[in-house]
Amino acid sequence: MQIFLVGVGCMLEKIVVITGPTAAGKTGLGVRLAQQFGGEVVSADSMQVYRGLNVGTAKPSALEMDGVPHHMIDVAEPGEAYSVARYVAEARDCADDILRRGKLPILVGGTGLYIDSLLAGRDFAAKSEEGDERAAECRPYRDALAERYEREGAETLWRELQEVDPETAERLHPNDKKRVLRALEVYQLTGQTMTAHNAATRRVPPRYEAVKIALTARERGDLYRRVDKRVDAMLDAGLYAEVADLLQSGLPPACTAMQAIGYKEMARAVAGEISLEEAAALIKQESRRYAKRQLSWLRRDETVRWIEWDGEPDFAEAVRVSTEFCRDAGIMDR
RNA sequence: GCCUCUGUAGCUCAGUCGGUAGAGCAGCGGACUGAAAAUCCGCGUGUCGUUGGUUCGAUUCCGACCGGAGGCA
Repeated sequence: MQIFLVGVGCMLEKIVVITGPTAAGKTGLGVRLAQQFGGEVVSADSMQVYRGLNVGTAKPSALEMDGVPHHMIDVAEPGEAYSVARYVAEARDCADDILRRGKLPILVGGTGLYIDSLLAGRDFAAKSEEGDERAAECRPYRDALAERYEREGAETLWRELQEVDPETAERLHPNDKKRVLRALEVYQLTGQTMTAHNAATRRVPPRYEAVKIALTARERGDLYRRVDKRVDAMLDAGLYAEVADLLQSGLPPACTAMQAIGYKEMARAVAGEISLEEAAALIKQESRRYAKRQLSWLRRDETVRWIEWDGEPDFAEAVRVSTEFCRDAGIMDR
């Protein structure tokens, strides 16, 4: 077994990950690093996958991409329900293709779950092995569970979970609707508990050997100032019009894309519920909280290597340090 | 200049008939395995304007001063 693992470890392909909280400068560093290493960027951003969500997601422009190929951007319609499972399947294909062409995949983004899932080689619980219509399979169960949650209350569903999978129930708060329902759904769908499924996926060997680099500000205040500034820039760049257009084109207000920060708040301004100023303030606040959650996700990962800037991101320095990290891992520029 | 009101957490305010104080919002910390920019959990972070006095003990009572609001001149 040991020998098998070592063998696989040696064969693992190496990739680079650039992550960090919003507005930390990930896009800029990713592009520069790709240029230095002859790499291509694979986005790891749960909202940039949607076509039409541009200014509010800070989606890189052609100018910002600066000739570096980008993948996993604009791969879904805004009305679609995207998912981690789909991301892992598609991003894996992208990365493998880049590797096959002898280039370095650079995973750039702030969606921690997507990154971790892709690197881990994780599979997601489903009835069977194949098929990507799995999401559709989930729907009836999920909708029914959601209805019951509304009618019968959080406590009832949590107790139900406690009976089939006490370990997961213990881990989850009854109010954590999403996870309680998902755990029940997994059980209904597969007959396997979440606990069993998680244990099984933890045994799966990782898919890639990754150098994980997180970019952030040394002082929280510097990051927040950048967040605020960027939101103002988004407003100047026409965020209101973008959201208004999306809604006008018939995008359901309850879809995943409309849960994006900047979109859900601006939709209220479009509806006349709040003023533009109030929307701007809300977007800034939500973005700052999001950055905090991202940091909390990253901090628990002891393998990430941090690059902290003062005042404003210093890309020359960040590239220099990143390159060092890559060399440590045996990745050389080409 | 005089009179009245007022000063408590980052903000808005409550409170202590004298025993060093608590709500909302903001903030901070954490969780996270098919919606993750989602979902959820936890935590008061304080020279009670300053300075004297009375008191065993003052954020609370008294005086002065400083800041703010209003009124009379």
